[in-house]
Amino acid sequence: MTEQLLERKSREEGAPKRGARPPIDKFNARRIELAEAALETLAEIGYARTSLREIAQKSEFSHGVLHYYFSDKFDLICCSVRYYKGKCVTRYDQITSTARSREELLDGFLSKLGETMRSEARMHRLWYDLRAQALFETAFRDDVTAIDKSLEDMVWRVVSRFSELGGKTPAMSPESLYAVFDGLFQKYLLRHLSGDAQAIPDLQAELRRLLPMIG
Amino acid sequence: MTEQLLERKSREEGAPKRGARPPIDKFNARRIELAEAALETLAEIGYARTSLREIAQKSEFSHGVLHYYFSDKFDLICCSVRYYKGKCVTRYDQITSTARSREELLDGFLSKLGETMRSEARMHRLWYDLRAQALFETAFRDDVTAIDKSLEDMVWRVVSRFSELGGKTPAMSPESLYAVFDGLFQKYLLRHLSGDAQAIPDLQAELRRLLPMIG
DNA sequence: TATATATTTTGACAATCGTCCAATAAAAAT
DNA sequence: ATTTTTATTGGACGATTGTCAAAATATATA
Repeated sequence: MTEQLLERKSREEGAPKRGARPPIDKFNARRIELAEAALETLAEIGYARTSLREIAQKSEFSHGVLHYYFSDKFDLICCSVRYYKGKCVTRYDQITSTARSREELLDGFLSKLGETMRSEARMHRLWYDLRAQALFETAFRDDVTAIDKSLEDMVWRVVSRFSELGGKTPAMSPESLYAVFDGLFQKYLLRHLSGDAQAIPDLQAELRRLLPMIG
Repeated sequence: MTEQLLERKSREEGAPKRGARPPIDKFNARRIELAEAALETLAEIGYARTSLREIAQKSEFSHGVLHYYFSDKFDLICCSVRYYKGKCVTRYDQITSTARSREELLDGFLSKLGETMRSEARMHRLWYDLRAQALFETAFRDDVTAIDKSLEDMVWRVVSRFSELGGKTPAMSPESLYAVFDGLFQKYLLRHLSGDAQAIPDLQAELRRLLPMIG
């Protein structure tokens, strides 16, 4: 399923022409494996300090293999970013579609939100890091913009459903709604990573106050 | 005036004991000069690619001098971050205190906002970069948190004054307010840097719609 | 002016970086 | 079983990194 998230650009040029038949996507499977190691590294030490050798060390291969599956470091990281996208955007869809009241949706959403920040804080800071890199590196911009849009849509599905359950309609535009969620999440993520045990409950309390006002 | 923004930690240990008398702060003045070169470099190529030699090249000194004024690379960048703070937080105070109507405040604020994004886009992306680095580097967290708070206060001064001029009070908490401004600004900054000429007017239009609803 | 101190330059260092390549191993094809 | 192709290794390269110290210069003190 996840294979679809990875492009096959690297086959066009330079990469080995593979027999078109049997393990047609063993190649892509390994690309994913290496992309996952790259994500792990990026989430742990950040973009600035991530090197190819560090990535290889997180995988079960040596550093030389990276240039067999990717044309360069950039290709690898872009591939990782695209792969990352699929792991985020459907996080709250289950709750959104099953909740039968505003309270149930709100509780489920906040619960999932807190759980996510607690268990995947490193992946989240990776996202903010990559988005900042896109402000400098042209090659990241399209992917980052696309992911941002996906997240905006995700927030919109939650909030508009929340409004719907109250017979209302959201009081803010989709982009402003995403902006406030994203901004709050980033702020409390920093507090959480700084060891503040109150960060997650405080974020949940803030959103519990906020949501009824805007949806 | 700006000298106050720089600490003198580096004098404590390792740094040369200077005659306590005449050019008591020629030392700090040079620190500022180098911190400005560092900011220039960070804004241009980002944290990940910023090296001490690049910074020195932006100044009128050679790379070796950096270790005369700073204990290490970290000390230099932290110093730059603190210095950066002073250049941001009073940007809208003039407008806030002189505007005599909601329309005047709104127009002035949006105008200044657009002008800022147009002329200082590089400095703004530097901020988002550094804030992301704080998610990984402990040493940045206190400074980043303090700057974030200053920006939150700044936004609050604008919005609460806007409400006041309408005989109202803001409909959102200071942190949520800042979150939505910050999130929108970051999003449109990326669009602006990507060459989208509509980014700034679109941001202004979005805020013009948003502000009357929340203040 | 002579001496001492403060500042700056320059070059070196060990480490690490992305990249590439010859070799080797594994797998597939014949 | 043999050949051909695919996959992986590990070392080498040139460039760049942060750091440091000796040498050279500038400035202040006597």
